[in-house]
Amino acid sequence: MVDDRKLDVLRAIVEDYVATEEPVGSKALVERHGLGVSPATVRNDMAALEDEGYIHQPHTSAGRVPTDKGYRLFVDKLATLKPMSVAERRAISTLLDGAVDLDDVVQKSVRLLSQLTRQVAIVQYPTLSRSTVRHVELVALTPTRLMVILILSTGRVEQRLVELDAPVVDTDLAELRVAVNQVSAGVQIAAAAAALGELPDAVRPEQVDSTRAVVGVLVEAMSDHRSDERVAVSGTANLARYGDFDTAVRPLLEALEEHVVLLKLLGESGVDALTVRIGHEGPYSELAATSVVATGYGPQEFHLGSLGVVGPTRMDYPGSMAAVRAVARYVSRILDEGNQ
Amino acid sequence: MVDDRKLDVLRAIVEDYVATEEPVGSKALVERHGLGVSPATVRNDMAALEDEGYIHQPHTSAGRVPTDKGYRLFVDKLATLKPMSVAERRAISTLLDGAVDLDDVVQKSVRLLSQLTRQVAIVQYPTLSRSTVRHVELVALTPTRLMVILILSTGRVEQRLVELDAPVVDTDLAELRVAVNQVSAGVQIAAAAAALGELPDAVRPEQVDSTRAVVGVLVEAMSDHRSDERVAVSGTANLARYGDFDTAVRPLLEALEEHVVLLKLLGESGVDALTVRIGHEGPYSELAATSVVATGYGPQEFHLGSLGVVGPTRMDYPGSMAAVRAVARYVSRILDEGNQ
DNA sequence: AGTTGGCACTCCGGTTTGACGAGTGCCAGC
DNA sequence: GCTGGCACTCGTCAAACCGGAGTGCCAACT
Repeated sequence: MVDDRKLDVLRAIVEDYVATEEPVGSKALVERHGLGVSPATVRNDMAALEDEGYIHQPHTSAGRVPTDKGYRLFVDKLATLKPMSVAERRAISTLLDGAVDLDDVVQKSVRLLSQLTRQVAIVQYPTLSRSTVRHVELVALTPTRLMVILILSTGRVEQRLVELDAPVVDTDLAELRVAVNQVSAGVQIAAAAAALGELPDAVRPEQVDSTRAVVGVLVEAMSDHRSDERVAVSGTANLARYGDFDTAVRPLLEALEEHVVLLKLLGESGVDALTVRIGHEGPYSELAATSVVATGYGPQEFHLGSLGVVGPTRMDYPGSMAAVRAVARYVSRILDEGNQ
Repeated sequence: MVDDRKLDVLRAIVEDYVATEEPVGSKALVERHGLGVSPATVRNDMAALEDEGYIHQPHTSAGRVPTDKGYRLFVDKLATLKPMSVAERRAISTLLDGAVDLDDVVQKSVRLLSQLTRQVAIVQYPTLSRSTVRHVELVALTPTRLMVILILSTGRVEQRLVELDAPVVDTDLAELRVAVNQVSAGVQIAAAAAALGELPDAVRPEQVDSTRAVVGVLVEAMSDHRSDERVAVSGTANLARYGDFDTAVRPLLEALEEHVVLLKLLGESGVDALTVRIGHEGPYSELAATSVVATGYGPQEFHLGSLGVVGPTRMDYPGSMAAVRAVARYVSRILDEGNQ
């Protein structure tokens, strides 16, 4: 059970299987890794590992393949993060430093992550619900049509159009702008929405209608968790490398269309805490052949969203974990800077 | 050549092949469509059609398959748009009427289009280059940090952060805001960018630095054609229904990652003008097995972007064409309304 | 002239068969 | 507890095989 060599054998099996995609036999094993023992010995270990459920043979007289449990032991005990190369680090920082706004950061990271890991990468847009209001701007496009712009601390900007029943003059608009910002600027959006709800009661009677309209869309925009569900996906072409289409590619392609599913897959791991979900450990039985490596990101331990990669259970865990962590750290840093 | 029955035979072949995905033989043809002649007669016609290059047999003693040229004739002469059902029309209008902003319109349409056609749908975001500036807003987040918000006639909103060397007071900021809007509001962005470039020369000396900074990011945002390249994609899961993975699915998956490629695929068809590009007619030889049905959209013949579907050459052209046209019309209408 | 039934031919696709070899489990000996 | 040897299992690959769908052509019919 706590036999060092058996663990070595398991590690060798995982590594070889990931590299070759083929069941690995005892002979090939001792050749490719300097195990210093004979194939027969390895076979005994393999038999034991199989009894304990770490590996499995597709059929008699085939090599062995790691089970989900085997991968689990591998990532928990056996794997060390594969350090990023200098070139990779530099690629990450130059690419992300060049991002001009929030959307750009997200889109560039997801692309980067898929290229680094050669897997399908997923990045959740920073969630709205935990951010604070930075500023609200009102712009009169016509006398009866306002554009309401909501700027959040994460850098996200929401805009909405409001139609008014009666025209509003500039001074009233300025007054309204001040009032709205007074109750909401710097406040978490849930609290801001509540405070704004009271606002129509506090303004001059002739302002009530326009205030009500503006507050209406603001509250709606703040409680609109639609953008919480936004995710960016990249690297679907990497699915082409998967072997089995029907059991692996198709269900995943379908999942990728459903953003809600993706969010559930990513989970809610803390900032800087890597989550690895292997095969059946995940929430969807159709995705029993796929694993997820994910982590949270956000400035200073403040969880704003998650990002990660999904791929076949047979994937390069050490490499993926390192890439996911590296990208998450950079993204966190960028968000922190942009936010002073 | 202008033989009615031969054309009937071609149409029957296309329809059957699209439905069954299998080469269609003379016997099955007369059974499934009431052609009123014997298989032997049909065979003669098929031989002629093959001589003229409209159909092709994969190998001796297989049925016939339409060539790209055959599909071309089919869509040009033989196909009538499959009218949308009432339910479909209603689905389109209720879904799109519920969209809250531009991004929402694009995302909902692309999804809708992929569901209607069961193909991969692509929608280009409205291009920036042909729109006019509606308003520029400046918001002081701190005394030395401005958020510059650019609102365009299409409803697109771009935001940029500016760091100033020296703090700016509110009255100066208001002045600057007025000046910027005076030269740019209502003007096409190319012209607006040019006009803004002159602005720093026209302001009071102590305003030059801040003006220069603001104008800098505005001009950059206006000439940034990055957002011209933005496209939304949906329905990749439908690729799973494709037969051949390597020749059809993989190249397409790769193309879908490259937005530039997608834009080229969509092409630049005029508003309300359906473009059908069949197999090798397209610009990429790797995509010789896929067809594109696309059209432009925009209010009142004003081309703002393109949308369409891509799929195997063997696709339901009448249905796809009808869906693409219907969605494009609704999107155009919505953009028109939101823009008064 | 155009259409039809008949017929011989081609060739694909699925299935069967058999040889091969990789890999195993077990055992006896070191 | 490790190792070499050995008999055995079973999947994979290739060749061989066969059935059937579909064709082209031709002679006869309308």
